[in-house]
Amino acid sequence: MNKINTGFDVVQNIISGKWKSIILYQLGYGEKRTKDLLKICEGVSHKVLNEQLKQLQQDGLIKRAVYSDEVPIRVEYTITDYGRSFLPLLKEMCDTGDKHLKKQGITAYDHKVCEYNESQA
Amino acid sequence: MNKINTGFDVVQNIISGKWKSIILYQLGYGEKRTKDLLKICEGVSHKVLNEQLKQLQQDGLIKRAVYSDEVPIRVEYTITDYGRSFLPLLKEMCDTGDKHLKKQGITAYDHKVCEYNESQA
DNA sequence: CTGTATCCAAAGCGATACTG
DNA sequence: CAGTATCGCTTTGGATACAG
Repeated sequence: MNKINTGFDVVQNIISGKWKSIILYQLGYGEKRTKDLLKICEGVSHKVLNEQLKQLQQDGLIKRAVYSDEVPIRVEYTITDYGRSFLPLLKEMCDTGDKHLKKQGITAYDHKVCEYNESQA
Repeated sequence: MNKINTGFDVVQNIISGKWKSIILYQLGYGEKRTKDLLKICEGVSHKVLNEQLKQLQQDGLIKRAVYSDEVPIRVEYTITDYGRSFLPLLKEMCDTGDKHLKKQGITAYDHKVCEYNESQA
């Protein structure tokens, strides 16, 4: 891990990785199952999702609950109070980005927007 | 570049890379020469600094001015209005991180804090 | 359903040397 | 002082197969 000199480093460690910020942000709205997160993080691989979830746990930002009595097994992730303390920042990140997406129009970037054409499972 | 679905992606593209956020943040306080940025971004390599500066220019966040009549040559970087629109977010990132650095104490992370034992140039 | 391990390709970045 | 190019190491992350 990198040397941490500034608040920026703290935040970057929290949200480094392509999915951590969105995971945390979404958990702010309520607990989620693994498969839900897999859907929310559209395009994430199985492996990377678990890696980032594990890091978020180790950093104390989220909690993992296993309901092994059920079948099939169910796992729920919830945000911790510590994780919650980052929500205002995440909200502002999201808002700032969205504002620029709208203002500049979509064409400024190589992307597709909100294509949730999932027919759900 | 990655597919952009959310505001998060916009922001992550802006501040991805270890130094962009701090460069932008510092330029918010006024223009800086290359060598100044090299000092501010303690530990950055010559190559990476220039890469990130170039990306910031291409994204329209900063401007580069060359004073080639002087000797030795002088180059100044300034923040643009567009770049300035990200400053509130950067401020919050910095504050949020700093707050947690202070609150948790140093021990929560594998790092060394503010070791500016540079004897300056 | 959930998580781990292996393999492999791409990206990130530091060190160094070199050009203006 | 400022910037580029090359090399090689490290990290990241996707695909896939496998285990509980």
